[in-house]
Amino acid sequence: MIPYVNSPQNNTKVYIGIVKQLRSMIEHDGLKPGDRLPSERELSERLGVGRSSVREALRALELLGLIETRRGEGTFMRDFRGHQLVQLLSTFILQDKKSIRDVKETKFLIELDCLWLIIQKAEEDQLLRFKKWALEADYTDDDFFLKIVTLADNHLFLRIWIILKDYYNSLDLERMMVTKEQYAELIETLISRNESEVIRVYRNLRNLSKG
Amino acid sequence: MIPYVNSPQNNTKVYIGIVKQLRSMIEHDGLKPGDRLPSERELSERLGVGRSSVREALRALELLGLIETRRGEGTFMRDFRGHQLVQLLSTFILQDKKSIRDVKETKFLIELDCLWLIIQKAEEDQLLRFKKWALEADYTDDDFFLKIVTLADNHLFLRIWIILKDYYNSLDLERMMVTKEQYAELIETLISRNESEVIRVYRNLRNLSKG
DNA sequence: AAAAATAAACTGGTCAGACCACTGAGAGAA
DNA sequence: TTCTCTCAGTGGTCTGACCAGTTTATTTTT
Repeated sequence: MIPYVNSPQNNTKVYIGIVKQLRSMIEHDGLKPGDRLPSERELSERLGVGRSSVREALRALELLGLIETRRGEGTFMRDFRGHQLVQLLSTFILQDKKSIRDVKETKFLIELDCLWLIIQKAEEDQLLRFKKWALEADYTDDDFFLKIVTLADNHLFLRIWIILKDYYNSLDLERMMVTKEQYAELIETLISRNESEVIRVYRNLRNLSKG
Repeated sequence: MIPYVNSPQNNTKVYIGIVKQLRSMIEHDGLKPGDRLPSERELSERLGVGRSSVREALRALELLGLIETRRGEGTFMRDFRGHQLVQLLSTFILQDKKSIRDVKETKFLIELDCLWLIIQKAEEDQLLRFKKWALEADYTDDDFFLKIVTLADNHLFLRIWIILKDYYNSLDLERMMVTKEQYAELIETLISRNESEVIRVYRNLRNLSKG
């Protein structure tokens, strides 16, 4: 297929090239979670690189949680959702105050963005179904806002939010209590498409002062 | 120091053990960004494992953005405050649902978030310096908003925005013309800390209809 | 013929050793 | 002192070997 990992005078490391090749290979062949990747030896041959380089690439992807390897069987695509690395990173990253503040700030603002998007785009019946669920079901704050972010119908925000959520949870901050009434109130403001009210209710729910 | 990477009948892979060893090594020695780690050969010897295994661990950490390697020099701790993770996942995420609409939407909303953050946090003189620059210098839209996002003082947003910007540019959409006056007007509203005006001017600048 | 045991052919996991390309410090020359 | 230049050290890569599992094919036994 693609014989070269790197162009002739490319300085980038081989294993980086392999990661890229793998990515396009995954895309090209439409590999889905559970599917098997070519063996290390086959990749090594097909890409014209040493097996050790292939392994460096695979190990990196494995640590990221993107693939899974089973001795004697092979390497498989994995259903990844960012979990792996968040846990890993949190053990490494210095938990300096600014980082934590950035994570909180970003998560909150993206949630607010999603609320805004919902006001703009969501269908009436979607919101009504959401409301019904919120009143009846049992859920955590993450559950609730996952639905919010999903309703916002923006894949990018969804991905980013999930990562932030995981990281946020790993910080082990004090949880604020949110009552079912508050959630319901938020949904009401969404249904009424009242921008400023949404902001007010959300800030209140998150215990954020005006500023 | 610690001679064993894995306990005798531990099934976990060597490179995983090395990652853990490295972590405690970093913690124990109080290594900070910029500091050098032991060489691959030394680690190999100290931990009693093959160099290739050491490399698999290091490559994984490198892809995560936790360390940085320079040929001929060594391996160094990195300033990973901005969390490489977003960058990383983006290469996999952005391709899986290349929704152009999502990219635009996300970029714009994050820019708005940053404007809001500036209103909340930025110092007066920072804004005045920014204004001076905006009136005198030559710049592209990306230049201008890079400054915006930087002023917002949120590393996470900065990272995400840069990725989005690059991706956005690669989409090759029609560029909208923005006059220097519009940029200046935006800064004025920032200085006056007028939230609703900022939103209005920004939307106008981006040619966004109300909704 | 069916079932069980065995063998072969794969797969990932690891190691050792060999080069290469590059950097930096120290030895030596100017 | 200052400038080369050499050389030891470092990461980057490849090869080949062996181990330890899994799967498939083959042979043997029932």
